[in-house]
Amino acid sequence: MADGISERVRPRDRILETAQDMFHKHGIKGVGVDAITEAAGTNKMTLYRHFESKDDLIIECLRATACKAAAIWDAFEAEYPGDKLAQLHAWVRKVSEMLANDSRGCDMANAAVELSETDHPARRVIKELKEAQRERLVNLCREAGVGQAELLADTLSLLLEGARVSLQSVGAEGPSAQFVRMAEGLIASFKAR
Amino acid sequence: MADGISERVRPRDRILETAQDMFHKHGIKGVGVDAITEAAGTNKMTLYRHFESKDDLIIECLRATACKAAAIWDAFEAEYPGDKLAQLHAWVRKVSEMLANDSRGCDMANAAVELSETDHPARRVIKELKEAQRERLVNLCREAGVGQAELLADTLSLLLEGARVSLQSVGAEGPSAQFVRMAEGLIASFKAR
DNA sequence: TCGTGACGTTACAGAGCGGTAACACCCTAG
DNA sequence: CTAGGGTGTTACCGCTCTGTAACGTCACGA
Repeated sequence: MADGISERVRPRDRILETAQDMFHKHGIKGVGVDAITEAAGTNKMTLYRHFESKDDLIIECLRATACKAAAIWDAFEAEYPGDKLAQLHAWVRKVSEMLANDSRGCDMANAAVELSETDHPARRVIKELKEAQRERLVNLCREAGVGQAELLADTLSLLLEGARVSLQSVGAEGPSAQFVRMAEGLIASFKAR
Repeated sequence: MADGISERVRPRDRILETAQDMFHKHGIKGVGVDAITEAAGTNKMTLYRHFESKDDLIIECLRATACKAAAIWDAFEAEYPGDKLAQLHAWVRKVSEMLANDSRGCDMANAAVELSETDHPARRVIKELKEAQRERLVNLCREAGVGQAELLADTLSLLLEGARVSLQSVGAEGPSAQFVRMAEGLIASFKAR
């Protein structure tokens, strides 16, 4: 059978990729290391040679997904170089795509829900990465020339976060269906001041 | 020691109350039935005499929390009888209180994150209860005399949902801190049309 | 008084979990 | 050719989990 993922990729990378996917689909506590290694076409020993513990693997997965998200942001700048307002609209479109194609929400937010222990090592990472994303959105809003850029960015943040969690609890016909209308309306309204 | 909860309450109610609290604090997969029964001052056999399974207990807990939420809504009507706009503002205040006093978010949304299996029996219940709450907010907005009541209600829904999940991932200094400003601004803006 | 039903206690089954030890293998660099 | 490091395999440890069986115990109502 064509395994695809196991052809010429290092076990560590296969594990990381597979774990990201499975954590995303089934939740962190919903998948064990055995299942991950088996799906990655390797075994538990190899996992523990590359990662100190499951918690360590979780953290590396979160960093990897944040890295992918950053790449998407870079694509906005590449597509509309200098035009920050166009990038902001591209962000809205991208979000609505994500909402349409995936109903498991944000890995970091989900991890924060699942890892309820306040001193869990992953929580630091989640906070750091989320703060970085917030800052990026604030900058985009500011450079797009809207007044109260922080307030607009935070509002869009909450709408996004809410849409992704609402999608999981009530489905695609719920409030999240109106995300684009809400976001575009807000941007226009902030822009008008 | 003064146990409080075990004085004259039926074991079933003690279990239900304790389970709600522990599920909320530690997550559904983060707490076992043994821990629940012990905290409720009873034992596992008694739990399984009153609930078919852990899944059944989860569902009953969700129903119970939805019931408590409904009571809060009723309190708005009792406090401002007939004045729907005042009730809407009371709702905003209540939400901001919740955000300030509790950082574990919405039990139903959290459950939807944790119970990723699409055919999990709790998911039906979550969807039903969330849809009921949505309808209630839509009605409140409509009767408060705003145009596009559905859109306002859905926007407020997403802001609330987003604030509660953002609180868990980035903390109280994150975007959720601006919830009241956002909500009041939206209500005013919708009201002005 | 008796018995009935709710509750508590102990023990256990069966499975899954994270994590480790020991050893065999194979590819590649020197 | 050979040595060594990365990898695969098997077996295991100790723990926790949901769920059940068997047996006491106690209160209360007929």
